[in-house]
Amino acid sequence: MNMEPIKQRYSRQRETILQVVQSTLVHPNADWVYKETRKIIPNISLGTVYRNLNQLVESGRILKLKDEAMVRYDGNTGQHDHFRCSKCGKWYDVELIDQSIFKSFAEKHDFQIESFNLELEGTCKNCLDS
Amino acid sequence: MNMEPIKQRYSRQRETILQVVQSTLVHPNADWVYKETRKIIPNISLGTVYRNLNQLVESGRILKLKDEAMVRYDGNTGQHDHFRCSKCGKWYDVELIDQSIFKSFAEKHDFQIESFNLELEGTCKNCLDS
DNA sequence: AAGTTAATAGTAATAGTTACTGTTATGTTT
DNA sequence: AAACATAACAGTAACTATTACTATTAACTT
Repeated sequence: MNMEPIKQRYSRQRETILQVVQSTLVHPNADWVYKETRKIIPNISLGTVYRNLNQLVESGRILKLKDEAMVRYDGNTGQHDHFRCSKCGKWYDVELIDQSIFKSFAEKHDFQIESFNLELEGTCKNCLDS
Repeated sequence: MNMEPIKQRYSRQRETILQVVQSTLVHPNADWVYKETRKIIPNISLGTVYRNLNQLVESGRILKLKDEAMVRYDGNTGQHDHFRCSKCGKWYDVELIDQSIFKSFAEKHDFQIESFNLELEGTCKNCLDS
């Protein structure tokens, strides 16, 4: 059983993709990165962009926003936030102590806030115990 | 030009979908709602489920989590949160005053927190001014 | 220089969601 | 109560974001 760590080779494609993501503040999606990278490497393929973005996320060199692509619904329209257990995938409703801190914080930034979406992720009690 | 408000008619399908979503705490996705609703209305179509879920969200009777399906990336791996302008769609990096409040808050709930994802949505300075 | 295999380009497949089309049924008007 | 207008439907096709597959290319090792 070969337990050597998988070697990561250099590739111009990955290096360019990293530079593209690091060079902007627009929080791009994969397609934006693809189009920008094609300006430098015209025949790069979309699959390569996705593969490398995922690798760069895994190696901690870039961040990924929105882990779950799927939309989810909640019949409870009262004010609350969400916690998702990364082990069992369950969603929990949680109550944030005081949302007013966001309001004052937003005013400082000159934003007019319409909604908060606080999602915490981690391990729930059940999964910690077992 | 007809400016009458669009009338919403009653349908057993929509009513059942609403009950299904309101009857659970699992924060279901569309497919779960579809399967559950089919136990009551066996020949309901998936399109009907999606259409009604969206309508129920619009009329404020249920909540939608994760507005944007698309994944986005960020070359800035430093600690920060995000604000999205619903008018122009732009994402802004923002600094939350003190994330430690989430930690203490999470301890109360017996969760082991691995990551925070705070996303604020609203209107940005630019769009407010113009 | 030869060999190994990670990474690639290009394409096919998958999953979640929306759009389309002809039919059904709700609410309204005679 | 019958006729009407159209919201909503079931069923299916289309679309979009993402992943998987395959034969080829090119980094690194020996």
